[in-house]
Amino acid sequence: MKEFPKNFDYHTSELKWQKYWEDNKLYESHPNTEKPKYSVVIPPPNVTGSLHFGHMLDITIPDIYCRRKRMEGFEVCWVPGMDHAGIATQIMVEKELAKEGKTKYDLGRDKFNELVWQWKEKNGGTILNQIRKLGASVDWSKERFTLDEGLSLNVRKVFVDLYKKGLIYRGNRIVNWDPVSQTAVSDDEIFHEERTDKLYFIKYYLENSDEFITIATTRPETLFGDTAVAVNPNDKRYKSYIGKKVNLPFLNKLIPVVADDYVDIEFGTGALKITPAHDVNDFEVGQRHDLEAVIVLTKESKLNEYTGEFKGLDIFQARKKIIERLKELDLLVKIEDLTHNIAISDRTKAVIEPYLSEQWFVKMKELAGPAIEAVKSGDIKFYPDRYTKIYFHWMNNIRDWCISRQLWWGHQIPIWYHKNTGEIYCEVDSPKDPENWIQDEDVLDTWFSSWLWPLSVFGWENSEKDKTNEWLNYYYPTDFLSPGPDIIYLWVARMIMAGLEYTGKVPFREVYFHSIIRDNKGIKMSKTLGNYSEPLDLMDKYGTDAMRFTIVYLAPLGSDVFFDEDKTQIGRNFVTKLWNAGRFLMMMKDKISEDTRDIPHADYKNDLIDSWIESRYNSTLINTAKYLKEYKLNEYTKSLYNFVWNDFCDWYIELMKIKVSEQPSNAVRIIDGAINYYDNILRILHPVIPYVTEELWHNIEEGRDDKSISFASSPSVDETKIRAGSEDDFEKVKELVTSMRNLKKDNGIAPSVRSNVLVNPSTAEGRKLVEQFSSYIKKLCNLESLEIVNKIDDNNEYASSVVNDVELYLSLEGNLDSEKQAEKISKEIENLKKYLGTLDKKLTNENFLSKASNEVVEKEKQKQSETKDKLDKLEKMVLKKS
RNA sequence: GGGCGGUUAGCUCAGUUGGUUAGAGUACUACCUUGACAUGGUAGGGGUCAUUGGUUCGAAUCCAUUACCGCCCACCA
Repeated sequence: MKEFPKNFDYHTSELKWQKYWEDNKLYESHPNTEKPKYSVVIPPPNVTGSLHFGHMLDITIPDIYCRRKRMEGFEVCWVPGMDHAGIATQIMVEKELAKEGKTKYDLGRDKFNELVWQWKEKNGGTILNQIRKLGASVDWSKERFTLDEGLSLNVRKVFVDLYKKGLIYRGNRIVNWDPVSQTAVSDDEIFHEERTDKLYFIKYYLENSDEFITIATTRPETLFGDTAVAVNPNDKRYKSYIGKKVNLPFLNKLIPVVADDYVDIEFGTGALKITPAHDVNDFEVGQRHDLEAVIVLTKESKLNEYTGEFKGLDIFQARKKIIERLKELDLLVKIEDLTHNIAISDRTKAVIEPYLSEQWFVKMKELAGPAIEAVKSGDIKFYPDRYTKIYFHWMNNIRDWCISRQLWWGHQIPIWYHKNTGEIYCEVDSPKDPENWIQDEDVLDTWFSSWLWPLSVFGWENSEKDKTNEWLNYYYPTDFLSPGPDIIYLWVARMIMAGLEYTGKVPFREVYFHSIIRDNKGIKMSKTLGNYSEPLDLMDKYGTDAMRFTIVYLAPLGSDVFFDEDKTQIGRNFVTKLWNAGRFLMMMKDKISEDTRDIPHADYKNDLIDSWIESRYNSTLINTAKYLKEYKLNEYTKSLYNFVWNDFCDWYIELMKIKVSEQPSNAVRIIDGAINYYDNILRILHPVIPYVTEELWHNIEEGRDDKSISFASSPSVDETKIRAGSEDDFEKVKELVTSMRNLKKDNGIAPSVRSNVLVNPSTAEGRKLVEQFSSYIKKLCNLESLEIVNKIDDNNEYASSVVNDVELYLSLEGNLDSEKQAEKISKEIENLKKYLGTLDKKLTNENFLSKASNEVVEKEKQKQSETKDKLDKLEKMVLKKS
């Protein structure tokens, strides 16, 4: 026999199989027209990334589907890779530079980018090794990086193409300015947070007058950029001022009072200062009234030369000083508290500054049309379904996408300006006479490369060649995507748009938006709060399989997961249980082959135990397939957990132990049958716990050294083997055993005491079950004797109860606590009477009888007679005692 | 402000088109070291199914209402 260690050494096992799988290139895929394909792309993690709980689901979920499909005979291709993550990476390297007291400007663009590449080579791969540790069955030969040559070429091709189609344009617009990373970011890269700030009421005097308008603002420091005061045209208070001019504090500049519907009469004073260069809405008002936009802040969010004495102050210092000065000038009326939302940068957590600048945009409306249609028509399905609505809402109100970033790390925009003429050149390759041209300094949003990911990883080029690209033709569209819901707009929606624009085909068929993992109080896990353990630490402590199993077991479709470390025990214990069951079966097989060497094998006939486990097993297979299809992954793992633990280990193996000793001539056949089930169990479980199942699969049979369970076939279902009758009958046996154990326990008899029991079945079926399982019941309940009788002498030697149609009498050898017994039974009688009462009432209700279906009425009648029967039996028992 | 999802045992969740005395895991309690497993076994206690009203012979399930929680979108200076 092969050695079977007492414990599962996951540390060793994980390394061993990782190496084995990768060295043998098991998961490398090639177009194979003989087989159906299943292709998936990984949501490329940031090159700066380190494994967190979001990644765990990003990786584990597709791995489950890929491993499963592979075992079902599909040609599976799962592409890994990384995202260059413009802002995050650049900030990381800038920080390192800062330690040496340098800035990127000291190096210059080329040197700096060289340094980032060096950083990437040195530190950028950690996430990939963590993905390896997770057991991801990805095709490493296809690993891609969004700045790879091919992918970069695609980015330029698409930019040029969209530019020439008129879908990319340059505009002077208010954008979300991140003053920390000093770049524009898109609307999808900011979030809003509620904060309490001050609302300042400031007097703006009318030209040559003692009259003034009081405006309310939270941003007094931008008043230098005011080019109007706006009031609502219907506001009686200000009607007479419209068209007049007011004097801007500090600057002695006259600005007009304009009327605009945008102004809310109720808010503040009803008079609003308009700063077109530093507020989105003000910008729009400005355009309507043809106002000048004056920029008063620098890119670092400091006041610029336009602000005179305040120049160089940051906005908070400036605000303080301006208020002081306004007080001195008696221009400040009052200050109130105001709770409002402010925009924060996702990446740097800096407060976003609306900022007027030249940026590049993609017109989205046209691209959105087909992408909406693809989801509407069911070409792409979202799970859970409610994301469909969220998607439509966003797509129907889509806004242009700001794609330029004032960074150095990324794809530089393929636009060149002629030094003399200012002419614009937009091509994939740089101009032939580069000395006459200057390339646009900006780089593209990182998502401008990710939205092409499912195309570009398969070598798409947006050229004639695509027609003969067998990789693209075979693998695209992909089948499945499993992102977090937070990137539905940033990534998922945009991939759909790009895919349809460039191939006319959707990039994937089904999208499962996985749960977000929170801490046990429901708070989002965050580094700054430190409210979680690192998944890698937990994997180290409990094993990767345990971690994978737990997290999937806990993740229901469509809601968040509350996770804490203790819960990892669910997976750890399950893995241990599975391990021990296998070890036991192999020990047993060994022992049996020795013990029964000289015993001839008899013909074996299936019994109730066999047909029951067969039925349970096939039901489980059907359920797991169904749950996987519906993306109910927690149900999928739960049904496997229950089958393995409750049915297989608690009952089937326990019964088998007894059966082999009862039927030595069948012992070999029985243990082989059990091991066969176990082998199948390993194969169903492999997609979710790959390491331990691989290890066990090799342990339970010799000669598998050059094979892997990941290519063993997925067990097939035989629906004809599902028999409700067998399951019901077996359920009755279980109840018999449980009641018997209860009876002992309730009467204070230790499990170790071998009791004598009489049973009185009132039906032939009941009698048959007891006879058939008599020896099992005796063993499982530790009984000395189990005798079937027709009636009981009414001495007081027995504790009794009723289960189904069988009366149980436990001999107490004179130790009966009759009072306690009577109490117990009369309590049950009371319950049953109450229940019978409701049934009687129902069954005498004319309305019920006439309106409910026959089936339901029959069912109720059956319940009624069963309850009556049991009640009779119990009442007889009480009589006997008294 | 608009939209969506949720509320079932201490906790995490099931509950199929309305027809169980409402289930599981976990936690808790008791007993058990019985030759796979104490990361285990056997059993037990624990729920007015968030509120109020309606439809129905019958509601955890359908409808409406309220409350609370969560998410998304927009954003008022």
